[in-house]
Amino acid sequence: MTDATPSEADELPREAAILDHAARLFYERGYGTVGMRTIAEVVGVRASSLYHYFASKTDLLYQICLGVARDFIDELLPILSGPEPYAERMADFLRRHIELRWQRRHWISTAQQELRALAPDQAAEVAGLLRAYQRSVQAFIEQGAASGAFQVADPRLAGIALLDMVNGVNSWYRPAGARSLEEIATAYSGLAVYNLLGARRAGPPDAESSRAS
Amino acid sequence: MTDATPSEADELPREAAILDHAARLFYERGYGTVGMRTIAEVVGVRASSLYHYFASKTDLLYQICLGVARDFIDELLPILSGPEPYAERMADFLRRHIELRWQRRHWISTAQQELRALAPDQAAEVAGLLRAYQRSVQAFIEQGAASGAFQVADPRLAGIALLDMVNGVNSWYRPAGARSLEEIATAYSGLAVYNLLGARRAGPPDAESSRAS
DNA sequence: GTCTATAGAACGATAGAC
DNA sequence: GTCTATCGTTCTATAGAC
Repeated sequence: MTDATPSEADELPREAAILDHAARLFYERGYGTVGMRTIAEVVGVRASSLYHYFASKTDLLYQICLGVARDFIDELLPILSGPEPYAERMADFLRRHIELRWQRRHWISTAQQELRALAPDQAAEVAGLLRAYQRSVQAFIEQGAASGAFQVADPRLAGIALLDMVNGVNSWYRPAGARSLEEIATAYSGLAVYNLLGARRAGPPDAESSRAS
Repeated sequence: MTDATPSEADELPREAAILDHAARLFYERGYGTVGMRTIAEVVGVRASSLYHYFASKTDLLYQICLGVARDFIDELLPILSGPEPYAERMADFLRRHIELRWQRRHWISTAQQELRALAPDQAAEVAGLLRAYQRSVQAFIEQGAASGAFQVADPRLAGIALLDMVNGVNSWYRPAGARSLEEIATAYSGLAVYNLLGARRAGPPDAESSRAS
């Protein structure tokens, strides 16, 4: 820790600060509506200075999309490989997924909504990473269903339904609301694991005995 | 039926055709990235001609958002007031909701993603309509839970989870895929009603006896 | 590494002929 | 109702001084 922990984009190295400010603006106004002058103004430089760090506006977008896609893969997928029971791993994963999505909402929303502005090969690269993340979740659910931990007719469909459900949180959650994000994340992962995936509460995956209510 | 049924935007009255082409372009490229010249080119006129029908680019966006929000309210909410059991009404509603969302994907996506480009009062008007639609679904689930048709701990949360889940279909469904939209809509409404909302399969809402498996 | 200055194109919107 | 012509602005991106 050679520096004080930076909590604002302005305290980051300039290159990272530019990306963070750009992601925030793209999130708030849409990629097409935001000009390089606006990004530069928020960063505190002239527009031409941005081109010292990034080749073009689409390059900015590309770095944002690529970076956040890799972050989700690196930070969250390992949870699914832990030693805990399927239902517990899934619930942990979903809580972290929901919380990370909110923390990085400017980046992840940009990656999911503005890919169309990238060149085809760059868009395909990012889309591939996002798809790999989704498929890992689907594969985990398939394994859980095969092991009997999840009771679900169509694991692939349930997986995508589950992700769409939790991904919606960012569109309506507001910090000023009645519930904290942690409460929402816990309630949602419960809904997902016990209702949508049909996991049984408590007990090992192959237990047939206990049934509350 | 005084005219042949128009299936392309070009066969609609010009004003409607402009809106449909604009919605498609906004959907494909984002509001900020699409220029009035591009819209005009697709319609087959010069940019200045668009101003005979609409006052500005934001007016185009406003008409799109307002129109589709009203359509969903008028066409789908009546289903929830039918005489059928709660689970059946909900399943019907969700199937129709999923199918209408796909049919009108250019419009509804624009309404949900590009509201930020509208003037505050116009954005608030549209957001109010979309929120009213969502709240009607939540209220229906609350009634169903109170009547015992749905077994769900938090009806409000379940309602928003359910809508986020079905609203995700447009982001991954492709007509060339393995499953038809009708199959997906049926599978999804089953997941929503019987898993997420905990409705019991068949039998009247207050029956406590039958339990499959 | 940031600046001024600007090229060259595209933007939203308007005026006025037909 | 559609056109041509154009106004004034803004856009991405570059050149070159410091």
